[in-house]
Amino acid sequence: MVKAEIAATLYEISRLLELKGENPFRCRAYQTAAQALELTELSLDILVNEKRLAAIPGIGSSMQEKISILYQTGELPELNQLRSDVPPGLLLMMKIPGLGPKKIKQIYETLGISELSVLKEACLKNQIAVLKGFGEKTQQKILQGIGFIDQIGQRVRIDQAYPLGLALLEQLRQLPGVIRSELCGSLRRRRETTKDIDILISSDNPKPIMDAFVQLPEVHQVTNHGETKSSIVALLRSGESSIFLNADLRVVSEEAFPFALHHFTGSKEHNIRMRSRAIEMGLSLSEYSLAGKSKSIQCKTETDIFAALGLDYIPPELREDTGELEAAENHRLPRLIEADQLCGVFHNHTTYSDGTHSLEEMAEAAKELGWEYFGVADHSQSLKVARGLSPAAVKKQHQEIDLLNKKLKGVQIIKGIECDILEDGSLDYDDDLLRTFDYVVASVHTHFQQSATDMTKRICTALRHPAVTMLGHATGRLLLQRPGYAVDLDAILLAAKEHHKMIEINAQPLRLDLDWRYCKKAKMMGIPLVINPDAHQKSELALVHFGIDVARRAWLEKADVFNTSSYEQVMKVLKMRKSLWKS
DNA sequence: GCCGTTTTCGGCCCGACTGTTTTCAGTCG
Repeated sequence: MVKAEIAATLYEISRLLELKGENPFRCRAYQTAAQALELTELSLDILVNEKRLAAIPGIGSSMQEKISILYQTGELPELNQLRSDVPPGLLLMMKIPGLGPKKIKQIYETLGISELSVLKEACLKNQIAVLKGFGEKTQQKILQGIGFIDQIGQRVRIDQAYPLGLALLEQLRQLPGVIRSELCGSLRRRRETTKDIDILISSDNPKPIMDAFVQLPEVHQVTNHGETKSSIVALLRSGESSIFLNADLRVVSEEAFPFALHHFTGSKEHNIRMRSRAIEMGLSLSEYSLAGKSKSIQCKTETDIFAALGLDYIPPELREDTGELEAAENHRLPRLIEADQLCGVFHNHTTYSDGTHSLEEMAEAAKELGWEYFGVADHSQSLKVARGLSPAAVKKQHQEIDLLNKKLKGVQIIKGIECDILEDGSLDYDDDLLRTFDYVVASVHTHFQQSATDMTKRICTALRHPAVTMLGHATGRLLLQRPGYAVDLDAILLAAKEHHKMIEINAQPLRLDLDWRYCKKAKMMGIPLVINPDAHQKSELALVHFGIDVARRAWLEKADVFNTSSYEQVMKVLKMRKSLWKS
């Protein structure tokens, strides 16, 4: 087993122990060990062979033993025992918001329910509300939760699906007879979630490629094994859970490759528009060719296909039928932002609040990514769970930043704060303290259950405050886990426009918030966007790539994104904003 | 299960919130 698989296994043990009602601290020990394992940079081989695992904080002698066994054998007897003790349906119930191990255990032990569908029935029959400690509202919440799980179906986040897709693709690329190969579908369009992996290959000899595909190590189940198309279910052990994801491989001739690439990249809506356009021009576009009445038009690349239809090349991210054909026809497609145009980031955490790396470590890591500045925005005082900064801690951090900025070469730290928007829309510090920051990221972390009216009012109130520079994760959504809080985003955009605020694209793949659809609206309204990794450790700075994907899907160009500006430009803007507040 | 200048037992992050109770358990972050 590799590190990530072992970590996933430890998380699973923790969950199973929780469901059995084990000592919560023992359960947490497995989580701590899993995290420690994920974080360590040393190779597992060395750690196991030299018995150095127990030297890692959070891993003791017992964990060292278990991890070593998992590493060497891929199995753990006690895990098998746990799995047979706890029905798998209970793990799924853990995904229902508001349901934790205790309540699930109670439902299981009193009613014998271990399947979501049965739980749903029980709710509808009012069997849950009458349980001790439960009630009408809890029952209602469980029903809603089951609805949400049904609704998200089997989709998987891009940060989980993309590496798996790449891993499959890389292995296939090695095979003899493969001419061209690409990931297609929503992964190529960089959608935030995906329901399957589409791989396209051109070759004159498909059979051995198909045979190799269904035998890849990631394959959990083969659902289709044909000459031109095969489908598998891939097993992805990622973070806290095992995820199953369908993957399709299609092998076509080299001549058909560009057409198939375009077709399987989609979106369906984009393809429909492209085909009708071809028909209007007396042509016929399919996944194999672009044909006229007498003969077909030769195309070697997608660019050739677009050109044959009188269009500029449309990047995959834009293929959603949201006006890209019209823009391509009139040579008005945006020059999309590129990752290397970022000069720094503004929303990050350090050991001052809930980050795992120090100010200096984070700034150095930012420098290694080629950035000129690192904006620190730790949590503000009321967010106790994340060790929000007291005014004294803010002062201390600012002193350290001043010292570091003298010492650091090639990167500068900018003083920011992720300031909580309190229940009534006021900010979490007084104005005197707020004036000491170069910028303020205002975010909602509490009272998610407010009505849309109240939440909208709350955020608009915060946006009116002159200290606020940008709005952090605008909806609080956690992809496939929790919908955003109820809020009128159009009203928020209007308020941002009116008060000259920026809006963050939170690049955490779990958030990707603001959603690209609204980013596009924001751009049209002239609201600057900021791509932020919301990094809690060094490695998370690189998450900006997912934010770049969102920005590209939103048609954003370099000029639309504030952190493509140099350090000098950024400081000039921030200073000007502050001077306007003071006057 | 981990950890230790209070060192092999007895804590471990804990306050806010919700929905259930009538003082609190469970969940969340």
